[in-house]
Amino acid sequence: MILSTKGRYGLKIMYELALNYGNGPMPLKEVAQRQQLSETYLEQIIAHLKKGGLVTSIRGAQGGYELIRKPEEISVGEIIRTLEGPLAPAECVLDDEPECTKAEYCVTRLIWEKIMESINNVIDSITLNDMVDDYYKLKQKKEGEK
Amino acid sequence: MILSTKGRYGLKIMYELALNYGNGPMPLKEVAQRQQLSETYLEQIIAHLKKGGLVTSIRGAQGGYELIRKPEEISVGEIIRTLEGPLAPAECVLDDEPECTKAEYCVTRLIWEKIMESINNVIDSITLNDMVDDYYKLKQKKEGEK
DNA sequence: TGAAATCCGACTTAAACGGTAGGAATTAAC
DNA sequence: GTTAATTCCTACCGTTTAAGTCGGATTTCA
Repeated sequence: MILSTKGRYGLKIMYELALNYGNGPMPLKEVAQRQQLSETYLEQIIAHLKKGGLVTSIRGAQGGYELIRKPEEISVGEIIRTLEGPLAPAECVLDDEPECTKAEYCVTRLIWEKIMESINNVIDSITLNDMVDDYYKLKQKKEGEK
Repeated sequence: MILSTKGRYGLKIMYELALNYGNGPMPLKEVAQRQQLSETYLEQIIAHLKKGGLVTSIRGAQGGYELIRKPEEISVGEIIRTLEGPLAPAECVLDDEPECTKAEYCVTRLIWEKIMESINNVIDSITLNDMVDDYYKLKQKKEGEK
């Protein structure tokens, strides 16, 4: 049940853009360096984020990417679902799926629904701004330990 | 983030064994028929359940499988983790993983931890007996609609 | 002895994952 | 107007995993 790198790296991209929010466009190269990830691979991922309406891009030299909204208005859930699709533990709980008629009564479906609901609750309640806050808290804590 | 068939079918197997609990061993063939799944494939899955100490088997004619404990003493979480391993959305939150040092501070990790915790909360709070109860409720409801 | 079961391991096919590579288009700065 | 930095686009590629199938050995009840 591990999330693919698309979702994981994508969230990291968005987090870096959130840290940089307000300072103009950030080139993907910088994101890749800060997170130690392949730039060419991140290109593919950020294309989805752009298509999904979460970032804008400025082409050419001094260009880069920017969040399309304020960090407090973008939830982790929005990001992950944009990249991974709905986070269902089984296909049968997706909206467009017909009810499964294979078994007499599909009781496992109730389980998948509960799991999905609880995942969505978590990720929809966290925004990029919360992550930025966490960053500063961690930083402060670590510097206090010196 | 979809669970593999190992976990999904495995839970269905366990649920059928729970429905049958107290009536002696249930042959896998019957499970496969009731759930409309491939018997030979289920063989592989139930081998893991046996190895994981969740079912016992009786070989030979009139043999089959049985839950090793009462349905109310087996949680869905136990079953799924036996088949799928820990349900982490990223490897870095597993116990044996070292803390990632790639980025300055790993803030996404906090997200994965929260997701994992919430999934575990859900699946650990449901037992096979709850599923059996759901079955009878669904059945009653459906018959009432006639 | 035969039928019904579990048990075991090898094989297979297709898709997904996690990238790499090459180049075209755009734009700011000099 | 050239150059360097950047986004954009699409094709390719090797490895792993998923989801089974298959054939047969073994056990046991009737």
